[in-house]
Amino acid sequence: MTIGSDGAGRDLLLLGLLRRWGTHGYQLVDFLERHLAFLADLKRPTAYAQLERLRRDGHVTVQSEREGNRPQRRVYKITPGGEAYFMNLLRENLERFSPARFPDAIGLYFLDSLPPDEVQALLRERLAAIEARLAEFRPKVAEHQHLAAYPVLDHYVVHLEADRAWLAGLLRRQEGA
Amino acid sequence: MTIGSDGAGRDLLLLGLLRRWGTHGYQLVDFLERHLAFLADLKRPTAYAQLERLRRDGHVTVQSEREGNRPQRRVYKITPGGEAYFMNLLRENLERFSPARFPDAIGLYFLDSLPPDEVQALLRERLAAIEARLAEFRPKVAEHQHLAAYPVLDHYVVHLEADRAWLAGLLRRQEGA
DNA sequence: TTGTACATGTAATTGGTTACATGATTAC
DNA sequence: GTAATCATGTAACCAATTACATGTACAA
Repeated sequence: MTIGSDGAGRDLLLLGLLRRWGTHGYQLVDFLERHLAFLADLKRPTAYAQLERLRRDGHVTVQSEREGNRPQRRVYKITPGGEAYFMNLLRENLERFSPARFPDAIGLYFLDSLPPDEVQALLRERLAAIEARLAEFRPKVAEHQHLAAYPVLDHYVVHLEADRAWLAGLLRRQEGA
Repeated sequence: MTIGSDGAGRDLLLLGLLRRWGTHGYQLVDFLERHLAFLADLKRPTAYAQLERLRRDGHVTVQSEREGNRPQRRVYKITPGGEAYFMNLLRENLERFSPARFPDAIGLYFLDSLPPDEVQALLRERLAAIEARLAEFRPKVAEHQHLAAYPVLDHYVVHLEADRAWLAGLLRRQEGA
């Protein structure tokens, strides 16, 4: 599922990263996968294509580099036009509210299709998965206390906690009934 | 962006609705737009194509109906195979946890690219939008207290509230600093 | 020498959206 | 008579994913 970002979201992300450090596609995608996978998943060919589109539109420039005998790199740098475009995207992004979609929520609409104890067993699995995710991300928030990634990580964890609390409440009510 | 649901999510939703009431595509999409827009947005041609795929795979059957002189309807009904498929999709959906993607969160990663007071002004807009959404949905939760839609609406509102609280906290901290 | 990391790219397929086309009915 | 609702469907376009292709460097 193409989640994480639409066209504008992708541009915002790619340009924002290029603004900090000019890099080549491979490194960019590598960084996204390592550190921002929870924010956006951008497959390699998609990123390459999008970088090319940004170049075509004048938002970035490319320069081929070669270090020793390693494969050549196409290093992208943001242009003044790209800066302006980025700033507009950022302003739009910050001021609007596009509610998140919860792909998992669809099942909640059909809870009455399964016997209650099966529902409970399944949702306890889900709860465990949320708790595992929390255990993974809570330490990261602490680590990134003073870095640019802090707000976005904190926001993510807050939603994980909201999900955890909501689901625990649902289970309590179901067991009580 | 294809949000709301991937292929499996779509099937789950369409089959679940057809399980309750056999209907035709137009009515189905109409219902989704009226009552479940926050859950999934499914464009008409997409829904028609997906219903055809479900038919091709034997999960539903179609029968053409005509009421008076109105345009013919292709009324879909779920098959036993479709029921089984639905149950599997539902079990998978309930037990897994696929974290939501927050398209708006990307901007949070670049807060330091704009002067703090502009960030605050923009985020106050966002906060107002969240509050408007809350005002719209909180009454709905109360209305649907005893209907199938209750959990999914409640879940949605809980996340809206988490978002509101988080953003208000961020603004307080920014103003304090 | 076998596999993994580095680095880019193309081609085939799939799937979604937009816009277009049709035509009857009902309400103003 | 003109606009909105009902009802389906097609065609053109775009975008994303998967799989494939290439080649060096380095580590086990």
